[in-house]
Amino acid sequence: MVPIHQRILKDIESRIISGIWPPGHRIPVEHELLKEYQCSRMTVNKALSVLAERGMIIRRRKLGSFVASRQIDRKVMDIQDISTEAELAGHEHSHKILMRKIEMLDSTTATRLGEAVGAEILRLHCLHAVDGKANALERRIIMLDVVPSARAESFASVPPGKWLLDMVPWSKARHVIRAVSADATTARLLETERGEACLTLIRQTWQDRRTVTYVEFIHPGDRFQFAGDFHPNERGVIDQPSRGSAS
Amino acid sequence: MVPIHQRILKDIESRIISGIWPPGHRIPVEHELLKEYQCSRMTVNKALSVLAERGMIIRRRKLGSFVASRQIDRKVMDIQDISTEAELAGHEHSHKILMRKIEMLDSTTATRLGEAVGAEILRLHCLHAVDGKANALERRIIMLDVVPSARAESFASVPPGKWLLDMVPWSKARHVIRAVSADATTARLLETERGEACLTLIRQTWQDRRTVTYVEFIHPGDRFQFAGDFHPNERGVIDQPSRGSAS
DNA sequence: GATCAGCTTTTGTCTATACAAATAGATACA
DNA sequence: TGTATCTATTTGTATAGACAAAAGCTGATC
Repeated sequence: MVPIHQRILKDIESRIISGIWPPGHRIPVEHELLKEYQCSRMTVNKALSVLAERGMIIRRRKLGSFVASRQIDRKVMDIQDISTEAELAGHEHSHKILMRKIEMLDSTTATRLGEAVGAEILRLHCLHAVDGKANALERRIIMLDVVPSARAESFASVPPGKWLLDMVPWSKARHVIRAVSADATTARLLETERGEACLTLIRQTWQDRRTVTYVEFIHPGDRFQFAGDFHPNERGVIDQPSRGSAS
Repeated sequence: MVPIHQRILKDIESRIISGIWPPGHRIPVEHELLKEYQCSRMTVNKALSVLAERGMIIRRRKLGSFVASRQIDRKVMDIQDISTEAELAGHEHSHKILMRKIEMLDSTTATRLGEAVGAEILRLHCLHAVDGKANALERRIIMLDVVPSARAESFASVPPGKWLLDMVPWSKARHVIRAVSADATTARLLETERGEACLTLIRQTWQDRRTVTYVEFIHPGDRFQFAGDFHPNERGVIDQPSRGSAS
């Protein structure tokens, strides 16, 4: 049985992480939470104190508790779910499909993905904009035999990353981050100069042993960064205490 | 008046930081502490829980509480411990201190760090090379009031990142990854061209609410990338900086 | 010797209550 | 109008006590 205070903590945490409660949102006061969870105030207080200690919420007497403004504690997938990220931060996101093509996997790409030559893939090029300014060029491959439902999807209204995130469970992801200079085409699309430093994120996602999707995001270096906070202890890492050395 | 549980917390914390209680040391049990501080068990428990939440101690029923090893969750820190990483991968790593200077925190930097103007800091510039080729330019600030022992350290034999990892426990780290173009100085030091895309990693590490260190690493984009594998539910950590055998 | 049950220590969780401290907002007053 | 004071709300800290859970230890039993 999960302790109550941890249940409260996880409930609130998930609402923060998912964006249901955006930064600045006022969390129910202790009094309301103890009624909802049928527990004592100290129990609620413990949960909220831990969240405050982690920097996920800010607590102020008389005012209440609020979701902290900084994107604290973001999870793996968030690293490039552009639309969600932008919305969480209160920005407007839009995307445009530049190319959508079904083809067979050629040998070069197949090798890079570690998949079989000739597999059917959906190749997508997509341009993302945040607050009306080009923010990322996305080049994606989706394995159609793993995600057959992608065949019928236009991705006009939901960006591919978000769609996949909702549709397909994954068991492993590999990220590579690089800095590259923009070539002429990229520079034009991203509304920047040729040779400008760009941040590239490459990500391959697997389900079991099969690749689900492979994607490259190219971001203009002057408008984009990756950021994340980490707490060493979060996962309850157990470090074996040395026995018998106590004295 | 400082609350009791914070006094207990600070007392224990300072003994851990100072090294009086080394990793693995058994902390007095709650029963002893409540006698020493003349307070209730819940108060002691609160203090110890916070320390456990911060990862400074490990608590185990029946066994007691122990000072945690300083490298909890290595994966997070590995993102930047160049020397360790290089050695693990079988490469030879060297570093050279370019600048080492004690100064007061100016207002611009203080704002960026969220610290008080005028605090004493150690400013370090350091060039890292892997297999004889320049690999990273490190610009670091160490807060001397948080890490007073840094004052006496030359960092000639042990690189600052590794030294801090061994010496100072931390409770939170923030990473920012950016792409920037090399300016003339950076290009010269990194043996690359001016304007070349570089990968910058900025990391700020906290202990409690105090900054321990702030560091920028600038890597040549043609020789470096971050890569890492992730599994769902794991923490979003980019580990294993690998030298770019760009393919 | 092996196994199981019970004992002991230590931390984990929870309750119910109490008073303190911060502070926004309302009210009284100059 | 501006200012000081009061009040209500919400979090912060602390207490004393209770039982649960983990895990090492002991001893009885087969």
